[in-house]
Amino acid sequence: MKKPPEISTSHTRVPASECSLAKAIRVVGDMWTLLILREIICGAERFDQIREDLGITRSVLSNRLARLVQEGILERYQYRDSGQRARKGYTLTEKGRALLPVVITLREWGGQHLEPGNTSLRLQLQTTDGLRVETKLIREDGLEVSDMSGVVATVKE
Amino acid sequence: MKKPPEISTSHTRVPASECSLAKAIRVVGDMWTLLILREIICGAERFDQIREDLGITRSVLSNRLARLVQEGILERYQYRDSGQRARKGYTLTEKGRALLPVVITLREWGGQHLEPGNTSLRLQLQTTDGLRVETKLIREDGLEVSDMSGVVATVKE
DNA sequence: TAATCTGAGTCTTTATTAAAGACTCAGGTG
DNA sequence: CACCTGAGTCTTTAATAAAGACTCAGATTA
Repeated sequence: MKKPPEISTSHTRVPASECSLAKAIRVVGDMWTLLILREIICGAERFDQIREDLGITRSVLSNRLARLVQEGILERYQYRDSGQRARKGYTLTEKGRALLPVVITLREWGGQHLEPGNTSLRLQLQTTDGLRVETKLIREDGLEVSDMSGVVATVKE
Repeated sequence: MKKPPEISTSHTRVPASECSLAKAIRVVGDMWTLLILREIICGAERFDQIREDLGITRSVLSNRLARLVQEGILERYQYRDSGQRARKGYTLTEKGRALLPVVITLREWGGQHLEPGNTSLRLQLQTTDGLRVETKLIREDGLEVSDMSGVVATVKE
């Protein structure tokens, strides 16, 4: 309860049905779904491992995995540990890997704006040959934007 | 059910309690929360306007707004339309504005991987003086990464 | 060959959370 | 003073999630 209204972007009402952001939110904007993606990104690809790491219910995990497979974000593969029968695991599809920047950007926000000091473990991206990869905000003229105070959101047609 | 296991990143188990990504997911990784942030980013700052745009219940909206205010992502301000009594609206705090890259990255994913052709309206970022701003994946050596196939996630200490 | 074990689920019951919509409350207007 | 409106709260009902028992397929052991 502080500021005056500021330069309000005069609310261009974007019907959620036509908004790719709203659609994306409906597909992956769920706490369990995001946590499951985090697990798979971190390398957990098997049902029970994800379940134990997250403490999620079997039925919810089963439900979310099925949705992610159906959306084409995950796919199932068969693996066989020596002396074990063939089992199934989940990996990201190309469409799923394309979510990595989203996840990393969210992680960066969390690292900067939550948790006071404790940044013990951090999820990062790198190329297969070991170069670090980061997401950056780049202006049209090529300069990097370092703070958000001069940035506004707009809706373009 | 296709691929072989591929170069699995040997699962560094990251306890969710120490992971800034998991924390961020618990704070904003909820469908309604994300949709509300989208509304406010698009310029809707009043209770009933958000409610009508989203078709969300009053009680859920009230609950989510309170949580976002408590987390320091939104703040309330007073406004007064002429000939009306003073009312309250919600805007992003600095911490909330720092979420813009996350939201934009998600929107870009949605635009590219959902909805076949229909990209009528798109949320974008720009500087206050009108320059477009985009999120990009940049390698350590400064080159831009255009496709994700050569990128992997790792957990660093 | 039968009995056993294990990962990856499904099913059932109970508890949480959300949806629908009536009710409240403060302050400004006629 | 009676009425209106934005911004909620409250109550009831419906949908989701949690807890945990049960299932099923195939490899192993006996």
